[in-house]
Amino acid sequence: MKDVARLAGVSTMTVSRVVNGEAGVGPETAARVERAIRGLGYQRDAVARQLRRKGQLTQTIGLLVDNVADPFMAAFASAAEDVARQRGNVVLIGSSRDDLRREREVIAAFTSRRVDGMILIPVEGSHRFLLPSMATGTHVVCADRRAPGLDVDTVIVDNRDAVREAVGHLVAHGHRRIAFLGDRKEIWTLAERRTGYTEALAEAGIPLDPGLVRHGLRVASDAAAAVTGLLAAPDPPTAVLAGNDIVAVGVLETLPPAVAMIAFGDFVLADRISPPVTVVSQDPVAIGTTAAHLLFARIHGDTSPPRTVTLPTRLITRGSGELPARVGA
Amino acid sequence: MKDVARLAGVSTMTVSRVVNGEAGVGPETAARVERAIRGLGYQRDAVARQLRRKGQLTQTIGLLVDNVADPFMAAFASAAEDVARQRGNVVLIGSSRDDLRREREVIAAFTSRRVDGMILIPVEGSHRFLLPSMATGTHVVCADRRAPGLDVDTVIVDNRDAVREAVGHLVAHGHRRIAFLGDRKEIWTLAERRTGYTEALAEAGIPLDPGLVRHGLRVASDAAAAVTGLLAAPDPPTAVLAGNDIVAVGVLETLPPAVAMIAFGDFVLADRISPPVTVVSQDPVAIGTTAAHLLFARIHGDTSPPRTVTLPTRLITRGSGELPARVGA
DNA sequence: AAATCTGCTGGTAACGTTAACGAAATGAAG
DNA sequence: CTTCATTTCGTTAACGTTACCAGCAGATTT
Repeated sequence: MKDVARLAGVSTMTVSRVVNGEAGVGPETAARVERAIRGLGYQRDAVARQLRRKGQLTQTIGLLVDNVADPFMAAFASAAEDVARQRGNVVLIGSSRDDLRREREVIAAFTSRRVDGMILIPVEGSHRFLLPSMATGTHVVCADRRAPGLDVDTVIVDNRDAVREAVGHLVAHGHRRIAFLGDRKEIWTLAERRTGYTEALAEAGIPLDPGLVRHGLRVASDAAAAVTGLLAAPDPPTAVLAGNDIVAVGVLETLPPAVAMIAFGDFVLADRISPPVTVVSQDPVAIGTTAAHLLFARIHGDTSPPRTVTLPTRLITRGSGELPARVGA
Repeated sequence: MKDVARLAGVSTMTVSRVVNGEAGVGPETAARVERAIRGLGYQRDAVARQLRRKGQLTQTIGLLVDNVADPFMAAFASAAEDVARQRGNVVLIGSSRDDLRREREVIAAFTSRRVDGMILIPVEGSHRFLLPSMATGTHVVCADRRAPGLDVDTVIVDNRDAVREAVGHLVAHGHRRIAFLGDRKEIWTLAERRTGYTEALAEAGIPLDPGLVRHGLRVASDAAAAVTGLLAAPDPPTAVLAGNDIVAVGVLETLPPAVAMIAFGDFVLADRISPPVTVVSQDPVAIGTTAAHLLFARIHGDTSPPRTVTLPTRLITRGSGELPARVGA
């Protein structure tokens, strides 16, 4: 900045004013300064600026997801980043990989860099360690999953109800042997979906068979193996509910076309498989956008009580969920 | 900090030393300082610290992709983030959306926050604006695409050769009317692939028909419409090469099963479509990991000449690329 | 006894920016 | 020709931290 000032023949104060587009600089001077800036490739130092303007925002938010490579999270992150950018913010991103210790590390890295706030897809476990940061003004919004014991804005879908509807749909098509395949049951969404499954069975008067429920399927191949196991057992399921998109892909690897299936979460090419896959679709972009808007509202002074936004899901019938139960299989 | 110093009856210098765990402080003094720190709830200000310790690392890198929601970029970003985290760094992420102005904004936001370095998937256009930052020690690595005129480490695949092989594969199966569908031809990878396509045709002695080349397909529906157009024309193609994964999905929406197809970039469920899709597979995780390793090597003092790492691709034959050309279509 | 060393501590000056104030130049109004 | 407002610009002093050097005991060496 001093170099720029010298080159333009002005004081650093004038340079500062030009850089920040403040009024009160002669147009001819401003032009000279801007020329010097371009000539030297000068850039304002956000760190020093931040130091001087205490109490101002860092224009940086944190975004913690489980795994960016997951299509759902990628779309979610992309949407949140879009909103942040429109507001002139940048996004620090981190993956928890479903590991509380790792999540805590990432969050510590966020807060030590003085993020104005963060959007979390929280892993299972207590998030009380966030309270000190929140007390000092770091805002937190949860998305996709609820963080028990953390009283913050939360954007979710009604996983339980959506699964209840999906299972009901299968029951209406004559199924009574319906399997549930999911990721680790400690994950909030999966627990909710599992509960919806249980409730739907109860409503239909179908006894819950624990042998039809498989949890802890982390990657597609886990799900594929689980399907093989289920079908090899006596009295195999006539329908399968895939608890998330990753499980769905694994299921599709080995599931015979005659077995009905509904997947939680839409995915590309779901309509090109045969039979086309019926899904419970949720909108990751809407979740990300909503969460970001809530966060920025908080950052800009919203102090109303934390609220939960529940976004809609939709059962998209494409064929695989409408297959009849084979009688006497 | 001054409050802490006063309460403990020492200088701020001593407080600083205690906070940073430096040697050379009497144990009794240190204990008194720590008591004062806890009593006042003092926390070191990372901003001021960063300002003072010039030339130190911020342990933050920037990651600029075209669009996080793209599966290729998501996997790439996830891999790069993994490496960064192992090294105790956090990642600032930004999307360029194939817009040079936006890219420049994001990069400016990165550098103003003093990232130690950044990994770019550069958009088309001059990146000379990066030179000043690079002169002041911000390291840059390009991935997936080359940035013309920017002499930095670059991790790519041999797009041209891979496509030449793929087109040759189609020719070997009797095709002479092969269409090329791609995103904007200004994108480096697409231009390379297009060149490979042209070269392969020349090698096979097939004249290039400009009517079989469609560019600027940004979303899946663009590609679908292009396919419809191509097939409606007289003397339609008997094979299609999809320039990237997004185009591939669009092509699959409308392409009749009898028309051969090869897609650049593998995608989930490619083997569940009928016919299963033959692809040129590249490894986004390897690209991200390699780029991150190169970047950290630079950050930690590697001053060797910039190098280009070319990672392998693989033609995965699944069926759609081995369909015969219909004689006399 | 003087000199040297070692361990601990404090003073001062930055880092790059901007808030607050003040000065000079210009023009308008009395 | 004052007087005052306005516009444009510069000076000074911070923001909270740490690098650098100096000081000052007490221990150890010469």
